[in-house]
Amino acid sequence: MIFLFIFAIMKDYLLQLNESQRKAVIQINGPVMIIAGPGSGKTRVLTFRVAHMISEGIDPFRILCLTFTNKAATEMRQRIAQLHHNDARNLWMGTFHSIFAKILRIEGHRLGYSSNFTIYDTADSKSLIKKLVKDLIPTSKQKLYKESIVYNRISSAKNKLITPEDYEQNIDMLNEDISNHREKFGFLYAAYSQQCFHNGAMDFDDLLLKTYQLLQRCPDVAYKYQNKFKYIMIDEFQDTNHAQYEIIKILAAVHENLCVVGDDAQSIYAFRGATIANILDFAKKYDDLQIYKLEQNYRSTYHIVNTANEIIKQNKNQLVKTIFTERGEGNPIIELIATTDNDEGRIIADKVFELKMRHQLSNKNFAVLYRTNAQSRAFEEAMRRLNIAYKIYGGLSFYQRKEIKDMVAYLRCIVNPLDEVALLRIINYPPRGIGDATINKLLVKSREQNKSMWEIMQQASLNGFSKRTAEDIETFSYLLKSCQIMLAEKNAFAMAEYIAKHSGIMKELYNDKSVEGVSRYENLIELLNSIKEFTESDVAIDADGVLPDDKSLGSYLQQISLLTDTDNIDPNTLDTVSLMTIHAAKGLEFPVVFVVGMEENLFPSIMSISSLEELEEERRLFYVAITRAQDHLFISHATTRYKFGKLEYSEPSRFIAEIPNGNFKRMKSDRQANLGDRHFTTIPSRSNNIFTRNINNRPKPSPAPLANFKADDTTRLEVGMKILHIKFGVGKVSAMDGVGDNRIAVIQFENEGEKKLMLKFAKLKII
DNA sequence: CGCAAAGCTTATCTG
DNA sequence: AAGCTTTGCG
Repeated sequence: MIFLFIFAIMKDYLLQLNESQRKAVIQINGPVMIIAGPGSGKTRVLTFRVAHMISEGIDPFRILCLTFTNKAATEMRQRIAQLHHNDARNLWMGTFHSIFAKILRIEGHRLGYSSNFTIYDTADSKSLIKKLVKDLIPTSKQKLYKESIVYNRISSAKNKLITPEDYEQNIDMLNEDISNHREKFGFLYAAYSQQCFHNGAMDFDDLLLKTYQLLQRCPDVAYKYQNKFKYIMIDEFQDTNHAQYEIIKILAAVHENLCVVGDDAQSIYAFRGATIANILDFAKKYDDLQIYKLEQNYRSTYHIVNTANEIIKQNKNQLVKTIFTERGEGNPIIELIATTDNDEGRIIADKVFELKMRHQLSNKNFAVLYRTNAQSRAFEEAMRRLNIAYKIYGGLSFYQRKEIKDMVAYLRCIVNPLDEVALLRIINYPPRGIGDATINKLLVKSREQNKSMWEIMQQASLNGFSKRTAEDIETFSYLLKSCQIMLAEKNAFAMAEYIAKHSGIMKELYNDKSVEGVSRYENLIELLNSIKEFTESDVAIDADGVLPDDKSLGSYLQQISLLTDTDNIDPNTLDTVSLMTIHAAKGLEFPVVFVVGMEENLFPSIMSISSLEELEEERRLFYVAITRAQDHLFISHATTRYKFGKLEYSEPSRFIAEIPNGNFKRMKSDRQANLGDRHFTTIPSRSNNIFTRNINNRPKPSPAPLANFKADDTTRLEVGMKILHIKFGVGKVSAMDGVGDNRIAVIQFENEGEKKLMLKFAKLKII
């Protein structure tokens, strides 16, 4: 009776949900955790939950919805807009980075930042670090401080909310640095932070760290947002890092209406600080927590779902959860074996062609998923050869191209002349007579007088430059200066057009008639067109941190700084085969999926195979890959592959062995026999080299493992000892490194050359 | 100072 | 294989 009554008054959208989905949607008060397996209707639950709140009379202005990627934010925003057209515009919905950037634009002056601060992308940060290393570290030690290593170290400190001051006090980090002979990390971190501040810039990690500091140091600001956001929802909670979690906790502290949605099995961002500890801590912190599990998979058929379950079972670190499907048995997973990376491309393209015919499918029903962006080339070439329309997502984004970064650097200099990274990028591009010697002199003067480089440039003649040089510098600074004056009255497009013409960039690219040069010129034009579009469009609800009617250059730069190429994945409007990394494919689904490059050292990546944690992350990544498929799943690998321009052997991924036999159709590799005829004549560019490759000269991998192999205890292993490895054969220890669990032996194998083995994992017999 | 050629490094994933 | 840096010369 009561149930009937409830159904009678139940809002019709609630009838579109299963029971656990519905419960999760209705429970809007208090802390809630939703564990959502792949294909379980997670986005649906999230959007309906917001819609439910709005129809319950909650002001959208008081709802905060945080996602991990722009892609997820855009999708959710569109879906909510469909349900609640007008109300949705006041919702605060976006990525962590974009929402925090929005808060920092408004409140950043409390920490000494101007509201037009620049956001550095990874390349900007690295170029600054590189320069600091050059200036501050003795030449002989510079190779220890590669910009990417320093950048990662700083990034991981920031994601743990460790400031430069904290760093100097942090025994763990200092000890780690000392044992790596990199004791200057802390010093570089401090120098980098200081320089960013002087430049009026924040990097991606600062958007988190500075937001945290802001809320910590300014209780009134914290109070303001704590009260504003009565309801908070976090998507992909398993991917949040420590900094993000701490900020969320502060924001939710007053109302505690916090809902997190995630799936520990799909956590694939630990490499940048995400931690499962957040999920565990969450359950501990809120004892009135309501937990809902969404385990029904609406996406895939049985063979796929069962494989996914069996794969993830291999991981030790996981919350137990089993997904199920009612979609029927479906097709078993099929293995494809190729001889080379190019061959793999052709096999997949052939298969796409065949399936399109056989099952009446269109291009957009197919996805090729790979571990690294570098793998895309072979598939691209193969698809093109068969005239199959494809699109590559990710990779070098439009905004990372040199010509675009150059142009954007000009725009950034106009809006924020303190931005030394941008200034150095364009000061002599196109060449205008300001060479290295002059630039160094400018920098020295600026440090001596404690003024920005920009200030020194404007008074070049007073700073002891030759007449000719001073003129060159002043001509350039006059150009920027005049643009700054125009800034107040001209829109972004007018500014960009002016600078493209007067800086010489446009002419420089136009005069380059090479193939690449023409494409660079076209890209510049495309950028200008997109800026024009920006100034003419009605930005309504889909641009965080931007006032709808603000068409200024500053507003434009803010909008693009957090954009990436993967944002615009809309496989439904274009009929193309999708090529992308598995990371980029998260959240998407396709009727036919090819997971390619399933080889040891590629997937799992060579970077991850020495630690259990990282290996488990690779396995979760495989889980994500598998669960993208709705009906057909193919797994492919090649026996040889080019790496760094060299042909190398590759063995099938260990993950293939983990696929249950009952769900898997292994393919006989009859292609091996054909090596040389069909394949190599179709690809002339490489077939020329066939006889110079040393395939046959190379020592073949050792024969099958010895059945009675028994590993010795390696704690007493030392330099000079001879050992036997189950796969690599006989070798001699040439060096040892590390202590305890991290001990590494460098071994010269008779047939395999030098290998570095982690003793924790390596199975060795001492002989 | 600017240019071209030679040499060196690099390729995990992302906002 | 490709991009970036260093080197050597006019």
